[in-house]
Order: sequence, then C-alpha cells, then structure tokens
Amino acid sequence: MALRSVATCPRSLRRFFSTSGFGFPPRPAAPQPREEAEPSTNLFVSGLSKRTTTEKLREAFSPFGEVIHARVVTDHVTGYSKGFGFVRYAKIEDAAKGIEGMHGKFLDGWVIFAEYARPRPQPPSPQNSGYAN
DNA sequence: GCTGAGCGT
Repeated sequence: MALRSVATCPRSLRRFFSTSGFGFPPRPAAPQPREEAEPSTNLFVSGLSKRTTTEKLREAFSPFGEVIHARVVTDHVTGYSKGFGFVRYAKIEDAAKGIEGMHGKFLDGWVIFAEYARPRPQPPSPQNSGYAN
C-alpha cells in the first residue's frame, strides 16, 4: 500500500539542473595551458628512446652548455625509461642553446623534443614554512 | 620492455 511513495521525485529540485543555464561551472580554471613554460635552467626532454639513459642524455646536451644535472625518468617499479627526462643547465642561456641545438634532433634513433620544464609544486618544509613554535 | 604522448625518483 504505502510503498509507492519512494519514487516521488521532487520536481522543484530538478529545475535547478535542467532549466538553468548554469548547471556546472563551464570552465573551473586553466592554470596550465600546456604550452611552453617560462625560460629556466630546467629542461624537459621527451621523445627519448626507451634505451636512452641518463648519461646518454647528459652527453647529448653537454656540448651546448654546462649541464648541472640530467635525468631520464624511469619507472620505479620496472626501472625502465618512461621516454622522457630532464636536463638542468648552469645558465638559462645554456638551456636555450641546449634546446636550439637538440630540439628535433635524433637520439638513439628517435627524434627528441627539448623545451623548458614546467615549475612543479614545491613540498612545504616544516622547518621553514613560516610557522614558529 | 612493448603500444610513443608526455612534466620527475
């Protein structure tokens, strides 16, 4: 008898999602347009061969400037390369020459792409985050 | 250890 009332839909609430033109935010935000990042000493290199290692990456970018650090990103489980890496130069002008000199070039049989790496969120340091005891 | 765009152990 009284079990048919569970399916009564409140039409008053449905109008907010059907008749209004603002059901959901059309575009929350676009903090990263996924375009070129700002010039920095940190470079993002993609298109690497699976066999390209960190030292080969460094050797490839060394002639264009002083490479502070180079690293091919590898999976921490399998240990294999993910096909991209990072190169950090001592100066931005060196990084620019590294991009100019290696972007679109071949490395281990693959055309690599060199561009400025995007800044990534820095982990807050509990000893220097501004909080005093 | 590959399928191959993509922003890190």
